[in-house]
Amino acid sequence: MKNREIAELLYEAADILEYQQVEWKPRAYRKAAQMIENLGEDIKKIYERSGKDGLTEIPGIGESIADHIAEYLETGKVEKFEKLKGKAPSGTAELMEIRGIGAKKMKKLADAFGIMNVSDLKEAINAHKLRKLENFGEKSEENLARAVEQYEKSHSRIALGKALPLADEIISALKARCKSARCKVDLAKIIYTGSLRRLRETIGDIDILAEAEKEEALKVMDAFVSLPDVEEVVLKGSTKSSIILKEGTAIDLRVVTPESYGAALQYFTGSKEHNIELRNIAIKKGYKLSEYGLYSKESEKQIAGKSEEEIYEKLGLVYIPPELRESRGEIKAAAKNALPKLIEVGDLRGDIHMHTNYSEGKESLETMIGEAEALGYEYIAVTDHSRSQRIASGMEIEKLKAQWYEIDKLSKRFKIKILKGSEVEILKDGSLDYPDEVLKELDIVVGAVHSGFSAPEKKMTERIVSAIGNRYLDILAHPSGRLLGKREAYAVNFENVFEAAAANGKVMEINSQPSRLDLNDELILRAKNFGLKFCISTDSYTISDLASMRYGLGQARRGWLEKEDVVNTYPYSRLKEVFKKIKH
DNA sequence: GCCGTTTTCGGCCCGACTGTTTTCAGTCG
Repeated sequence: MKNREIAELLYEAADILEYQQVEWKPRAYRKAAQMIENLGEDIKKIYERSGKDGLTEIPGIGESIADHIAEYLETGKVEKFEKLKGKAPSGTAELMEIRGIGAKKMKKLADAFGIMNVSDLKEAINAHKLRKLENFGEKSEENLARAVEQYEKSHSRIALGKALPLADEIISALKARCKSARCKVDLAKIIYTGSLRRLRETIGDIDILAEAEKEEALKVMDAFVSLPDVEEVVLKGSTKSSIILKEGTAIDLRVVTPESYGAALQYFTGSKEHNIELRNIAIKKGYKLSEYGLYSKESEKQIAGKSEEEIYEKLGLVYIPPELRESRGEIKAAAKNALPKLIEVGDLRGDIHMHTNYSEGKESLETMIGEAEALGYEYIAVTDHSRSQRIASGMEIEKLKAQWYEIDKLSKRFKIKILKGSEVEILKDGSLDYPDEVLKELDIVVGAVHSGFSAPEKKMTERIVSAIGNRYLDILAHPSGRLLGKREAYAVNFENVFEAAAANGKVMEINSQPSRLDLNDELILRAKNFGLKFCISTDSYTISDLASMRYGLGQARRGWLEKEDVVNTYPYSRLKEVFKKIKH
């Protein structure tokens, strides 16, 4: 899919134009890039179907950008952008990532010292050149030195699975400090906001919000900057402070008064694009929206601000859950009261992808079943690896049958329903790793690709589509194969995969492992357009993995899924019916 | 460069913090 490539191209052009001090155009380019990233459909398909007119129908894309996109799709490059490239430092993108450097300073540095990238910048800092520059001083040089260090340490985003527990930990430490320092704050209102609250798969930094009267705010800030493991206090004020932890994560804290708490929560939760849309609606209605509240433009009186709900309401919108706030059409839907009723954690009745020590899991069958029952599930599926997955102790048929025997025995002791399943390798030729007579005895067949990741797109697509054609396959596990921050998704044509899956009634997995989150939100949205059903599974190896359901659920919500879209919300009898139907 | 039940031209989100300034520009989110 070309969406990502084209968005990158536009972001790059925006950086260069901003460097050239061109006004407004960078914003227009970034907005267009953002829309393309969140399109949920292959832009190439749109262009092939409806030409340039199809492109200009996308909000933020007009005549000119549509031309550029068309040119890129036809020729593989954009002449105008090629010419732009020589007009800014080669390392523009990385320099922009240094905290404290924007377009203006970058230009100054390039003009004065020929600084083209981060390593040039580092040299200049070490030679103490910067402090001689107008409007720079010793302090700004020191700050940039630290910013470069920070960039080198960790300029990548943190996985949700790491950020969420870390945020929980920081917040409880902050609460404890506030309590012992007798700060007058409502502890229940210290919560995380930002992309973390939207449950994005990766987080740039952790944003925390607290509520306190003005005179108490500094006390909260003091508690915050004196937390253990603080490496650096980046800034500290009465409403906003910023720290960096020793392990490299940046954390912001904002403190607002009670009458602004809802507005601040709304504002800091973002996304930025969602907020800009909201503010424009506010302006049209004669209001002004900021992190302090919704105000009448004329009387400057506050109209809303205590809660998020009243802000959305006064703007003529139903409440929009944080996971949807990505400027993907949620505001239009909210205006028409047409938002999906998102799936909730209580809707899930079972976990249908997990491992035991029969293959590479760490716990016994009995332990996993016991824990799942303790979690209140109605059913689970045990899905150990099939025989070809040697590296993961894949099971020969005899061992699989021994597991069935044990499941039958345990079924008498536990109330929870236990489905006999397997995570069956989809072999290179698209066939499955057990013969049909074994597969047909299984309650659930979860098909997965674990090898040959670098195959060309056509080959991988054929492999998966062919497996989907097997009547005994029920679920396609971690369909893109990506490992967050480690391995890119394999090349595969998802249009073909989703089409085949829809035609054969197969279920798409949303794998909840923090390092997978696969399908991701964008692919979920696309798959839903094909009318597909999903399951949210943990792919657990230990009992503590069973709790990672929250991450997969988050992605499902970000993908606009409702209870009905997800088969493991169905009661046991209906679930069995779904998989039976697939086979006959 | 985009967009329009205020506009086809003239707008384009809004406020905090910092550093180097004597009143503000740059950056960030």
